[in-house]
Amino acid sequence: MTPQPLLVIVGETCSGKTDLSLTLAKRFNGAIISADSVAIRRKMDIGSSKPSAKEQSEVPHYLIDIIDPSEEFSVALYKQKALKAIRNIGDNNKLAILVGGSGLYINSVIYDYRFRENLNKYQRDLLETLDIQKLKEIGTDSGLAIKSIDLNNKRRLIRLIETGHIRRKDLNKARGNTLIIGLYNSKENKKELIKKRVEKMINDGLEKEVQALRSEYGYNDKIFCNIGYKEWIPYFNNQICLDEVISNIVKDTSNLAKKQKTWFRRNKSIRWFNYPLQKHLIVELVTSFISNEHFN
RNA sequence: GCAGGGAUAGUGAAGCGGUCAAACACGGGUGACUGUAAAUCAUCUGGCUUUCGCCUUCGGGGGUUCGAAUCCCUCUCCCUGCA
Repeated sequence: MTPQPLLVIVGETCSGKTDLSLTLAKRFNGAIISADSVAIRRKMDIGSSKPSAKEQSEVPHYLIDIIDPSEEFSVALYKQKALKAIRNIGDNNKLAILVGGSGLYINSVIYDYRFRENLNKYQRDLLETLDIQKLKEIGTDSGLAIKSIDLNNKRRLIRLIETGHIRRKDLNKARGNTLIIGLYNSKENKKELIKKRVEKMINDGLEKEVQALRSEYGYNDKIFCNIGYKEWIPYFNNQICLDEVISNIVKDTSNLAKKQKTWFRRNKSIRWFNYPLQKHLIVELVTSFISNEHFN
């Protein structure tokens, strides 16, 4: 059975994903599913560049504002919710458009990542207290293939022990009936775009947003590990000035963009476009995708 | 003006006679990544070289020494105490 059609838009931050997805959604009767690990949290609006209330009212949006800022979350949960959203959108006879920069979230859907049903949650707290050496021993004693992962990555080591296996990646077999569009900018104006975006965030009241989060949740690491948020900590401690906060956010955002680029580049199913230069080409491609519906 | 302290890689900072191209941290590059992912981890980061290795460095100049970033003299700049 051919799966329901799915349009996916990926790209580094500031590449124009939001803009394009809104255009396409309006034009092709679509609904947007966000694949953004920060926008999924409530009250983190400005720093995550969530679509505005107006934009969200014009096009149905899924998986934005669905958990509390400090709530535990995982890719496994994300995948579950995204699949449900896709079905829901199909039931409404709309085109599902999966949009975001969180590569792992995207992959979990388009490569159908499998996750274990019942994860022993409190085992993790115990494992967290152990050091790497001990974790390696546990892994080896359990007959796990610890050599196949980066051994100094405690988090992954724990994950391996928890799940009891490693999933082989297969980046060639993407979901059927899926069109994946990747957006990129020319290198020169990238930094400028990021700078502008950060300045806009400041004008929109990012400082207040972060202040409010801090006073409600403290320096919770689910919130303050994120770009646009963590950079304020030394500022609140009177260690740096506002200009430094801004330049740090710009710097960290540029690094994020680089990481996203690295992540998505491995994915051979992506069709890349220079945006917004080649917008018309994308529209053409999507048009034929919808009329044919037999991609891949 | 006198007495102390300091000047080391993009930045901060170890080293205080040989094993120093120089720990460590940050910053930067590249990459990995199926349950925290805007996370976490690996790797490189003076120049030339694929590796071996070679070359130039420790504010400037001059000494002592087989050998100096490390000791001495002197100059420049910075900080501290007394004037």
